[in-house]
Amino acid sequence: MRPTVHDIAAAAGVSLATVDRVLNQRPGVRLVTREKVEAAIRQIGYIRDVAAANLAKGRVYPLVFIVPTGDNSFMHGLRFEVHQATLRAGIERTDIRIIEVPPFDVPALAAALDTLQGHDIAGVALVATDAPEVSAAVDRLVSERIPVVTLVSDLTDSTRHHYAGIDNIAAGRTAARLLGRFLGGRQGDLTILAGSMLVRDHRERLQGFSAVMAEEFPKLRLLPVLEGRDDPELAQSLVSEALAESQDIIGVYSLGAGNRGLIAAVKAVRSTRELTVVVHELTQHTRAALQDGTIDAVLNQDAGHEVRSAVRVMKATADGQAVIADQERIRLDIFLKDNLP
Amino acid sequence: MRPTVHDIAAAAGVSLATVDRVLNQRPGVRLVTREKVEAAIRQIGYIRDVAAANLAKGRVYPLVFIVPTGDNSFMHGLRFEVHQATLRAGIERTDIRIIEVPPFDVPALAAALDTLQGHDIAGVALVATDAPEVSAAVDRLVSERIPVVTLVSDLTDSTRHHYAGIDNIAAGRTAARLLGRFLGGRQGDLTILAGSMLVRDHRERLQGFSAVMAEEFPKLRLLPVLEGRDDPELAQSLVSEALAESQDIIGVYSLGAGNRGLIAAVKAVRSTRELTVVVHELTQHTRAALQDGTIDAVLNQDAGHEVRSAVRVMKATADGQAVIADQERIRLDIFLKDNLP
DNA sequence: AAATTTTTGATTTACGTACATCAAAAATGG
DNA sequence: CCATTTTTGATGTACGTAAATCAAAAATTT
Repeated sequence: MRPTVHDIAAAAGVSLATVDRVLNQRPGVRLVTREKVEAAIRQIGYIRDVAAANLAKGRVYPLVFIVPTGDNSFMHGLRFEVHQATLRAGIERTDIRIIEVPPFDVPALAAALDTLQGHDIAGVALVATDAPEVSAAVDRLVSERIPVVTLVSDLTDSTRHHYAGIDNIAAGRTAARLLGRFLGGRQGDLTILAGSMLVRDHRERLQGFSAVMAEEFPKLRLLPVLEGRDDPELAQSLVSEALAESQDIIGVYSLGAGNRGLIAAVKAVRSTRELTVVVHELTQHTRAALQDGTIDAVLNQDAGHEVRSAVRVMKATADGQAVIADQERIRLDIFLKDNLP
Repeated sequence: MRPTVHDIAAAAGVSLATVDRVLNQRPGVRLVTREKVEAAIRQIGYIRDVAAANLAKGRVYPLVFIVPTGDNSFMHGLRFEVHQATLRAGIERTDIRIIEVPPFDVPALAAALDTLQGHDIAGVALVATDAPEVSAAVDRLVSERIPVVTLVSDLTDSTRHHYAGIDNIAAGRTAARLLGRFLGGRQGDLTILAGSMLVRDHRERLQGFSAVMAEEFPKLRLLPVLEGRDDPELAQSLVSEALAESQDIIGVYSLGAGNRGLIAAVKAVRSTRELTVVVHELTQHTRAALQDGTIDAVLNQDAGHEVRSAVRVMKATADGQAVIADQERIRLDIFLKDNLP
């Protein structure tokens, strides 16, 4: 049987009340007594029974998720997963509120963060647009001892407690190697479709992609990045235009969302030219395109994992508890047509 | 506030004791009363507070992991992860026992399973060697209402409750496509190294690999499978021999363990010939080989995830509880040198 | 209708922790 | 050494559920 507070009391030769004062950092304990108790805790290897403690406290964790609006499939999926998390609220003792803000809108995001100040909140998760105003707003929350987790896209120079998302530089590098090797030594141009250079994840993917291309695939030339704002229609017109302009394009890398438009553009020219295509985010559209051969590989982050991880980290941080680091590492999924889930 | 047993009692117009009898399937409740209570439970949306219930029951979950001995890195890693799980035993209310059996030894595995009969066990996880004797022994445990989970390698025609491992057919297919596309239309032979055709995961990987090769890469010819018994030294001699015998070999697929030997064999001929190599299981050896270019891709299953998933599923099954299916799906990791964790 | 069995209610204790209250003891100041 | 402050102990209640006991009520059998 694992030791309880009673065992600590006995081992330290003090009363239960004193043990409680030490454990919950209540005042009124002499330093020598506190140290005696802490020594006993370490010595008998006491671990607080979090379930019992939460039961006694009647604790609930009021959490806030700030997610972008926008009708691309990825954000749709992310909002769905947050919604799923609300359905588990009862059993997880969470109370999740969802705030939607326009995508890439720095003032709106900063304002949304600032409304949370002073409230009784156990954690905030946000899809960050990487701007100093946002970092500053996050820092204000952190200084109020509110756990903050960035989701999907991280912040530069921020005091946020955790980032629940993939390593986007590695993702970009991986995309480059896949595209490069799949093209097998051919020479030609590549067109790159991003959402916005305002978000760190897109910038980092591009950075990783460019680095590997430059180092290892000198025969492939990168055309200027197209910014599709994760909007399917804009993406389609940009890509169609680029493909019409240059017949040397032999590969496409889409590092953002809005791939529905990209797929339409590629399909439109498919009968006349052969393109190797690597995109991000597995959605119903990219899945179908992977299966029918329009796309060659999909890099993915599992939004469900990210949301569940964010919840676990916020709860643990709120309690000053440790997490299984390895379990919270969000992995880059690579899907070929053969290993679709 | 979520409803409690008191609320059910009030809603159903019965006493707490009766609610308890219904909830815990104790005898002495008329059918009509039971139905009244069950209706109330559904109606007010009662969900049992598992933490409180476990506290009251003082429940611990005695779990058994049966893992193969053998000194290859993968099984080492797996045993390490099970050991890590034992360290979390306190907080997870588990009591994990580890039984080691010789690899690919059907009678030993069946015997180990049979010794568990009649004991008070909340769950058994085993790395299965796929044989009727093993399935039969598993079925005996299942018929005693003991939750059984296969780990890493599954059983054919078995009543086990769950399989905590990757889809190995998909893994084999993915390996084939990677190897095929990386070879970019070249013609030549491929050598395949397996551990043993006695385990289902190896058979399935081979099956998936062969299928895609036949369908989509007709220029690549598969040489007879080498069985290295997941033993590094045997693997090395088999692969060296094969490479010496045929100069047409341009690719290698290793679908089992013991890659230390394979890597040595490939390195030995590396100066004179170019090989594209895809292997399974990320270990310190395959990681280093991926980084130095000896290997082109590593397919991996995360042993830590598998073990943690197995524990969650056994506990949930023991309690007759549901799990988040998506969370328990073990994914195939694909590592290139760029996305190593 | 009485005797018997089955079903239901009322109540208590326990799990491990949190938190509050009040009294007692110890330390500190003058 | 007394008065004051600080520290410690003793005790009780609560969280939501499990599990047990005993009495009371209802249903069933004879």
